[in-house]
Amino acid sequence: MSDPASPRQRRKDARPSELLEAAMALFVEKGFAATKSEEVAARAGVSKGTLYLYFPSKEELLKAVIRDTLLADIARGAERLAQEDGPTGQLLVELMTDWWVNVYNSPSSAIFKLVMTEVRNFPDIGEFYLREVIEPGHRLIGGLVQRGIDRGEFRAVDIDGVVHSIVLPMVMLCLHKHSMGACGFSDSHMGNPSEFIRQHLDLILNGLRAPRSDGKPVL
Amino acid sequence: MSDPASPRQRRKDARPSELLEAAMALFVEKGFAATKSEEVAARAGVSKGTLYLYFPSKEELLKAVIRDTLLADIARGAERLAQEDGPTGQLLVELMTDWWVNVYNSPSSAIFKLVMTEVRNFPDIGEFYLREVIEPGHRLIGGLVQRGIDRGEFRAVDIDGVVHSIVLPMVMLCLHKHSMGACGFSDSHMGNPSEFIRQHLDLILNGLRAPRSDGKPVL
Amino acid sequence: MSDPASPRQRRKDARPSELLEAAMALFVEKGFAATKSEEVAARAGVSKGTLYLYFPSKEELLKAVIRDTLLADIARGAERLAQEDGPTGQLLVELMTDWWVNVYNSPSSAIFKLVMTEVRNFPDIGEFYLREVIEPGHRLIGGLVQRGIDRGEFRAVDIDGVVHSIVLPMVMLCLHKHSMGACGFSDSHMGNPSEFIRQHLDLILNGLRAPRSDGKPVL
Amino acid sequence: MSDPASPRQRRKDARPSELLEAAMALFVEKGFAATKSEEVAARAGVSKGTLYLYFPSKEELLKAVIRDTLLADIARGAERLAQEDGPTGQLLVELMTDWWVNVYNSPSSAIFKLVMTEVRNFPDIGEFYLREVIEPGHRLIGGLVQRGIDRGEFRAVDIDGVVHSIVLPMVMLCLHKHSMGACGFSDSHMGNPSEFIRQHLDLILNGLRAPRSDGKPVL
DNA sequence: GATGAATGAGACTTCATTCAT
DNA sequence: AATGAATGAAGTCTCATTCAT
Repeated sequence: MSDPASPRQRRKDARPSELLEAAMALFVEKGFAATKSEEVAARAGVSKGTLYLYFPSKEELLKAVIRDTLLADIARGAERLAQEDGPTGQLLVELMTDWWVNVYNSPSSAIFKLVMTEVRNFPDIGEFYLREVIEPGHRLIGGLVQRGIDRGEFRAVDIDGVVHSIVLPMVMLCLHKHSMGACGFSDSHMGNPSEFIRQHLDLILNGLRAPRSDGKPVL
Repeated sequence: MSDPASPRQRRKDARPSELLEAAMALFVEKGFAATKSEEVAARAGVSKGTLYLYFPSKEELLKAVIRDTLLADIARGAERLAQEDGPTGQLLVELMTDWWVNVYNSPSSAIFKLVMTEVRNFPDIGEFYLREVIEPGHRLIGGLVQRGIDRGEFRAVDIDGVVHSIVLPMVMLCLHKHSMGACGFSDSHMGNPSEFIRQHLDLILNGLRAPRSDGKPVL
Repeated sequence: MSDPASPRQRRKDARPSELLEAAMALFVEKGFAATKSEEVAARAGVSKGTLYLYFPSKEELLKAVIRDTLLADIARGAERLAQEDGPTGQLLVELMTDWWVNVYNSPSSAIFKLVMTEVRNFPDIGEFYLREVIEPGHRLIGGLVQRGIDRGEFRAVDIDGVVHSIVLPMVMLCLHKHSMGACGFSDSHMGNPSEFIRQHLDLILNGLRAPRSDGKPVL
Repeated sequence: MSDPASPRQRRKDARPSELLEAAMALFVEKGFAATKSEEVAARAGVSKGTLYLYFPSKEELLKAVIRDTLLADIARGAERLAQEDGPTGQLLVELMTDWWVNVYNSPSSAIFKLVMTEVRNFPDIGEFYLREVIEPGHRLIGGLVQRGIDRGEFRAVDIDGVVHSIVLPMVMLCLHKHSMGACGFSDSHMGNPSEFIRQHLDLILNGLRAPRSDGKPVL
């Protein structure tokens, strides 16, 4: 009865993702509580009522935003695991710059901020995020660091700590992008994240490098 | 009745800071928009009306929270500048662990989250924060790194980038503390920040160390 | 395609009454204001839009429900007037139990409740109902009572009052059926209306019986 | 701190009952769903917001209306039980005319309609009403009928049936008052309820009267 | 004819702010 | 100074009605 390609149908199929996109932009910009559902609808080019045809409440819309946006990048991250061999440091640099610059430029970076902002009001979100994003990502990178140590490429260090040293600045860059950065407040380097990521990894890897036999202590 | 030391007077003098404290806790926890002014009053043990005796609006309360809370830690940070001599690496480690652990445990860490969360709705905040907190802090650390390079203790690196590599994880720890961390979601190391800070600085300093004469490149 | 007996045609002809039936059930159950037009459509097995093909608005639907449902029972009641002769009491009992038990079990009983519920919002309904239902019914029964008096079978009583004494409990039974009764709240006798009607008429007729010559007053 | 007789305090104490009264009038007139909370507030002379200071939701307001309004009349009915002796018929007439005319003229009569109208949407209401109003009332009257039978004043009849024959027309009068009656549609007797009640009881009592020894059957 | 996506007026409810006490 | 009752603008959500398909 409804030609699947009718303009009506096409609109309908696109609606949810149009609404999700609009909602994400606004939730990230203004916060969940400060965003009016009518604004979301307006940004998606529909009326108030239409929003509620697709999502039963503003809160469900928030959860859908988070779930849907992450799924893509979660999947992408996992693929990288199937990386071929080579010096671990190089692999790490490639993986991180490539993957992370993607994340930074993708909607996922906005989700980082959103999760940070809203966890305390919606703890489910945090639970989901930890399980689906943080832990897999941590394991992925931690595995590489471990490999470097096993192969004698890296010093024996605390894996979890190194993973944080590597990752937290990158996460922070994402948060910055959607907070201070989005207001045009940007201290120097914040403006060129991929350059910073390269430098940062260079510094970290230098720090990880296995000491020479005669190695003097750092401090 | 107006003896400045009468309990009543003391109460009255304490009001603003009690209200600020209550407001900060709630703004950080739930966000500005989701916090009701009555809640703030209740948490400070006064009535709704009293809040408006001290602050003309909820928005002014927010700004006061941010201004007032930061002033203390800004001052403290500045003092460290008057640090005496010694190997730069050691100085850096001492300065950062000491100062930062303090920040992490002080209300300032909460303000980081609050600023991040609310800049886009209240850009003045961001402007103030950048000028009073970020830039001075950045200069402080950047100065130390520069000194290390000048003295031949560190490699010649991009100063701003290193400052970010050093600082961003620490900032991120603060944000975590008041978002995921406050919900009990904590991956491994997040639980012991001062230990992480020590490890992190160790790694960075190792990476900064001036290469030996025969220095092979890291990658 | 327009064969009047084609299944499609039959469907179409039945639509209005299917919709009316669905509407009545829901209006009686939940009240007019609390019933959604989509529910009516769904219960009739059609879509929202179709409802508006047959009735221009929810309010017109209500009026149609009331008009249409009553016409049948109004007609039936009138037929009884053409009753043959016999003792008036017996006639009254037969007429009332037969007719009323029918009414009680027919959709008309639901309409009683609906009219009661909605008159004040839609006074036309009340006017129609009074003219077409209440007054004819009252005259029908009043005529019988009058006949009984004329023939010396009944005491000389106030006709209108007796009609009410006879009829109101029966009306009340109808209302009960669609309010408390429909919720499973039922005091004793409410459960068996035809038995009650018999007893009630017996009591009333006993009260109407012309007194003996030596008649002592009741009180 | 607040003088208990201050105008402010006095208003505050009166608010709930003013709101309840306004709500009852409107709920009875238009039905619960069709009454806007703002109308209730306006009729009570306050603003929308104030209503919600005293009742957490429109639904709770409805329940409060029913509970509160009935309590008075429930209590009054119970007192009558402590009636002194005398011929049962006379007692019944006095009790019913007195009590019922009061009920008819009190807000309770409105509640009858409200309960009837809303039970199916709010079953708790029906449960409460059955337990607190219908059953006690039924027992009260049933007890009197039983006494009449025991003393040989009345025929041996089905008690519950008689109670209904007595009471249902009176209840119906109440419903009428707030439905058709309130619209000015009134068939003859409906206009003078206390006169009708007298006549009705007279008829019923005549029907209840114990038959003479030579008693011929009614039919 | 039939559908159901879309609309937007309007309902319920909240909450920042005021002000009489 | 302190209170908390009152307000009403504003937000979330619903639903009668329309109209493109």
